[in-house]
Amino acid sequence: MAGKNFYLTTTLPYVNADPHIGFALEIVQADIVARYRRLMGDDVFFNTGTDEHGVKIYRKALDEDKDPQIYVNEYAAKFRRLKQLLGLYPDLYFIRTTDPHHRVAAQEFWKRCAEAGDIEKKIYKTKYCIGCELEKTDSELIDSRCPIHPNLEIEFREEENYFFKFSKYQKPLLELYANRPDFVIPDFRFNEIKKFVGAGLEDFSISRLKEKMPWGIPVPGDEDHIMFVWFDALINYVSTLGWPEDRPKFEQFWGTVENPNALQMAGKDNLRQQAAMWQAMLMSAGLPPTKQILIHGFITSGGQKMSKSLGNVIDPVVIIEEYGTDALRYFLARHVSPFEDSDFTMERFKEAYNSDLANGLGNLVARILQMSSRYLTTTPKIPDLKDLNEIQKFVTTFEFSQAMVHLWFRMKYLDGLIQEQRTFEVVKTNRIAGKKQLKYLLEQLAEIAVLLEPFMPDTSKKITEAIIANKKPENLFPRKE
RNA sequence: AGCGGGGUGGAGCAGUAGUAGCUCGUCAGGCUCAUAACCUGAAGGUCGCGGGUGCAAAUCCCGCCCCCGCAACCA
Repeated sequence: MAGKNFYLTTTLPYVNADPHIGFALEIVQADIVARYRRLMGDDVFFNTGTDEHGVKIYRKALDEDKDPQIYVNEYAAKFRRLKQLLGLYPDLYFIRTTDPHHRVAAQEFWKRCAEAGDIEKKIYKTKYCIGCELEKTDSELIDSRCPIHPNLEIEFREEENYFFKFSKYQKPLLELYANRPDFVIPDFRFNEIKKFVGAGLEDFSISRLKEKMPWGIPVPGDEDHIMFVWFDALINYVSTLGWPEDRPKFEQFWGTVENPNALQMAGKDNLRQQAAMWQAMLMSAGLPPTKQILIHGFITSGGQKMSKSLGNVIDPVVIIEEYGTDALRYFLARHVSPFEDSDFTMERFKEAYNSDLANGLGNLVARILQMSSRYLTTTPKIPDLKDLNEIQKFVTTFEFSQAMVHLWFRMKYLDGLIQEQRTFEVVKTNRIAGKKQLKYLLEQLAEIAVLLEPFMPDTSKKITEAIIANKKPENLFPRKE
C-alpha cells in the first residue's frame, strides 16, 4: 500500500526571546506525529521556522543597536539548533519569514485577497501614551490609563491602514465548522471558536505605516505601507511548500478544497489566528482550508505562568543538558496534557525521570540484556512498526500520554514476569526453559523499542542496536540523586 | 459583565450513573538477573460546598465558593 501525503506544521515562534518549554512542547508533539507517519510509510512534509518581522523585533534590534536582519539571524540560528537539541525529524523544513521566497509569496497572497475585494483602506484608531511615546492596546491599559503614566490622558490618534474584510467571512467560516466536526481538537476549543465567530467579526488591520515601522514586507503597490506582522507570518504555511509557483507540491501536501490535507499545531493563544483569521485569509485567496488544527494548552511552572520577573522560566536547553533529549521528549509526551494546561517543575521532572526512565525502561533493558548476552546465542528479528498498530489510535487522537501508559504497562508486565518465572534462576537450572523465557523477553523488548521510536528515537535506536548485538548497553538513564 | 478550563487519598492525574482507579511518595514483606533497581501487600479519599432528579451520581440538573487563562489588531 502506497503511503499517504502528510503535511503538518507548528506555529512559527516569534524571535524576541529564547526558545522556551512551551514551544518545545508544540514541536515535540508535532515531531511524534511526523515520525509516526513516516514510519507508517507516509510521505511527510513537516514545517517549522521563525516569525521575524514586526514592531517588537524592530524595537529590540534598535535597543541592542543592531540591524534587524542581523538580530533575527542570530535568533533564527538559536531556533534552528532545536532540531538537534530536541532530536527532531531529519527532514524537518525550517522556514523564515525573511526568506526571499516567503516575501514574494506573501505579496502574491495579498494581491489575491485584494483582487477578491477583501482589502480596503480604513481609518485605524490607536491609543497613544505620551509618557511612553508608544501606542497602547486596550489590554495594556488599566481603567483606560497607562499603568506606567497614570497621570497622563491617553491620546487617540488616527492613521490610515489597510484592513482585511474579516466580517465577510463569518458565514463561510461557520459553514466550514459545521461541515467539519474534527476541524479543531479538542472539542471545547472548537466550541470556543464557533462561539467567537458566531458572535460577529470585525475587520482587522493588516498594515502599518512604513515611516513608523519599516521592518516587514512591503504592501504590493503602496510604498507607504508594510504588512502587519502576522498577516505575513501566517502565509508561511503555504509559502513553505513553494506556493504559488509549485502548484503540484502545494496540492500534494496542502491538499485541495475537496480534500484538505494540512494538520496544524498551535497553542490556545493562537486559536483565533489559526482557526478563524487564517482560514478566512485562505478563503479570500481562493486556497483550500486547513484539514485539522490541534490546540494545546500552556505549561505553567509551579502553578503560575512562566515569566522572567517571577524567575520560574523553564529552559528546555538546561534540561536537555542534564537529562538528555529523550528524557525531555518522554516527559512532554507522558506527563504534559496535549490539550489542558500542565504544570512543570524540576522536582516532578526528576521524579518521573528516576521512576519511569531509570528504574523503569533503563533498568528493564539492563536486566534483560545482561541475561540474554550470557545465555542466548541468537537474537530476535526487530519488528516493523507497521505490523504493530497498537499505538495508532493514541497517535491519531493525539493522546500521547495514553500511548506511554500503554507501553509502560507492557514494561511493568515484563518486570513482573521475570520475577514470577524466576528467569534468572531457571536459566541456570534448566537451560532450555530459561532460553525460551529469555527469547520471549527479548522479543517483547524489541517490540517496545520499536513502538517507542516516534517518541524517543534515540533510545529506541540504542535498544534495538543492543538487541541486535546481544550486548548490554551503556546505562541508558543513570539515576539522578 | 462575558467566554473557556479546573477543583478526586500527601503530590500529579484518570474516571460522563451501578461496588472510587493509576503513577509518585510512605510503611511492611520478598527477590537478587538488573541502574540500592525489581516483585508482593498495606495504610491513606464523606470525589470544592448546598440543594434537586434517579432504585442508584465524582458522573445529570439548579445555585454558590475558590483557582487559572482569554477578553481580538499583543505572535
